[in-house]
Order: sequence, then structure tokens, then C-alpha cells
Amino acid sequence: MGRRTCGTLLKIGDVAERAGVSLRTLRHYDTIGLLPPTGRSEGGFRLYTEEDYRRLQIIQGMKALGWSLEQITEVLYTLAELEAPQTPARRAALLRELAVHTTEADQQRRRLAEGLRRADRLIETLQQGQTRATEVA
Amino acid sequence: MGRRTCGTLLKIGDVAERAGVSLRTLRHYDTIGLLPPTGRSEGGFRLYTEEDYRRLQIIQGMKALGWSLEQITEVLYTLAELEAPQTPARRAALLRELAVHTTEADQQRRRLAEGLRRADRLIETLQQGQTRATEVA
DNA sequence: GATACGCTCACGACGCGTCATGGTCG
DNA sequence: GCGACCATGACGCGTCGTGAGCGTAT
Repeated sequence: MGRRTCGTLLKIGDVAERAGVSLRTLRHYDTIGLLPPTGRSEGGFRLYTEEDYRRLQIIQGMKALGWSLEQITEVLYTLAELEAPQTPARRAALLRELAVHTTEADQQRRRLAEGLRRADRLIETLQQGQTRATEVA
Repeated sequence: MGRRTCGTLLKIGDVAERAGVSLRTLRHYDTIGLLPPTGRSEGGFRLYTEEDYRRLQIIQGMKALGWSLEQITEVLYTLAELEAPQTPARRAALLRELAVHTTEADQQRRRLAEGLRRADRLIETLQQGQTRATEVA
């Protein structure tokens, strides 16, 4: 029946299409431990859950901010570990890590805003180039 | 007399320091034809002019927008050629190219804006992670 | 058994960082 | 001729794209 996979499990192609990424990317994320599929079929096919898919969406968001896959891996592990109860010392350490990442995100935000201004200037320049050249003609 | 180079010519290190890029980067830009130094010394040292330096600044701006060095090379050549008078046919072709690049710049602008929204959401997520974890403590 | 879908290598592109080794300038 | 500066060449890295060659699901 087309694309529907058994139960709630998604094959790599389903996830790829939904999220708009390549199969290659998903395999890469698997090999580096960033997004290992929850399961595998008998024949070795990667099987993803809805939860995996949500994780991918978060990854995409962070990637769009220019974070490296390694950084993203760290943050996700930190957040995951914060969910589970830990010793107070451990919790404090995790919170400190998280604070660092938040600061990084803030800086990234500023860089993006700066880039936006730059983009506007560039577009202006290009359009000037066009109009000037057109006027001469 | 430190860093001052003969006349108005700058050595690679001077340019690198002023622009905040590495020597390697400048050599790379040379080898790919993006920013060839105007001259060379007898011994083979790269010699840059102020004009070269201005070109580098433009390059840095476009790079910050996520353009590939190849794209930048194209745009710069197109703009340079538009300055000089050409046949009307050539001019028209250049204008068409320029229009393509303008469109790309527009798309880039949109991507940056989208990234900014994503950044805000991510920062929120991270801060929520912090406050939630802090409240539990 | 055809067809779509998946698997694992393995090589390539981009934008440099990073040696290693040796030449140039003041 | 010393020390700061520069040259080329080669390899490496991160993040995939792009096959090749072969197995799996329906």
C-alpha cells in the first residue's frame, strides 16, 4: 500500500521524504551516533520511530543555525540526560553546559541578524549594478 | 620600521592581519583565481594593492552570506566586466547573469530570516530546559 | 520475478588548517 | 648573516553528494 510502513515504524526513505533530507544524510547521522534509528528490520533496514523524526527536526533547526554535528550531538545528549534524575552535582554540571550552549546560540543569533543586514546591502549593490547598466544602454 | 611595506604595496601578512583572515586563506583565494595579488616581488612574494584589499572585503561580505567561493568569483567577474563597455549582446548576457545572482541573494536572505526565527525558537528551548531543571532542583 | 527500496563501501568536493621543507627580505 | 617573513606541496577534516554493486520487500 504505497508508503505506509508496518505499525508506526518508518523506513529511511519515509523519514527522508518527510524531513526533506537525503538518505545519505540519515545514514551519516546514524554512523556518527547523532540519530541512530530505534530499530532494524530482519534484513537490516533502518527503522525509525516518530520520536526519531522529532529528534531529526530539532537537528535540522540547529544545523540551520550553523552548529556542527558534533555540537548538536553534545547538546542533545545534555538535554536527554537532564530529563532523567541525577545527582545534584551532575545536574549542576549539565546546567552549566547548557548555559554555554545557550550563550553560543545567542551569539549565533546575532551573527544571523548581521548577515541579514549584509544580505540587504548586497542585494542593493546587485540591483544598482543592474539599473546602472540598464540606464547606460 | 615594523610592518610598513615599500610604497603602497602590502605583503600577504599585512593583508591577513588587516582583514582578519589567515595566510592560508589568501593563498587559497589566489590559487582559485578569486583574489590574485596584483604583483609579485623578485623573490616571489605576493604583493597586494589597496584595491585588492577592498576586493577582499567584498568577498568577506559575500562569504558571510553563505555564498560559495565559486559563486563569488562569478559575481565579481560579472560586475567587473559590466564596468567596461561591451557589445550590447554581451551586456545583455551579463545582465541576465546578474539577475540570476540577485535572485540567489534574495533566496539567501529568506533563508537567513528563517534561520533567525529558528534561532529564537532554539534559544527558547534551551532556556526552558534550564528553568525547568532549575525549578525541579 | 519485476520493481522499488534498502544495504555497505569508497571516492570526490569545498574551504581551508596544518605540517614539512626551504627560499627571501631588511 | 640573523630573524622575521614568505613560498610551495601534500595530507587531513567535516558534511555530505554520488555512484557501484548487491541484498530485501511486495
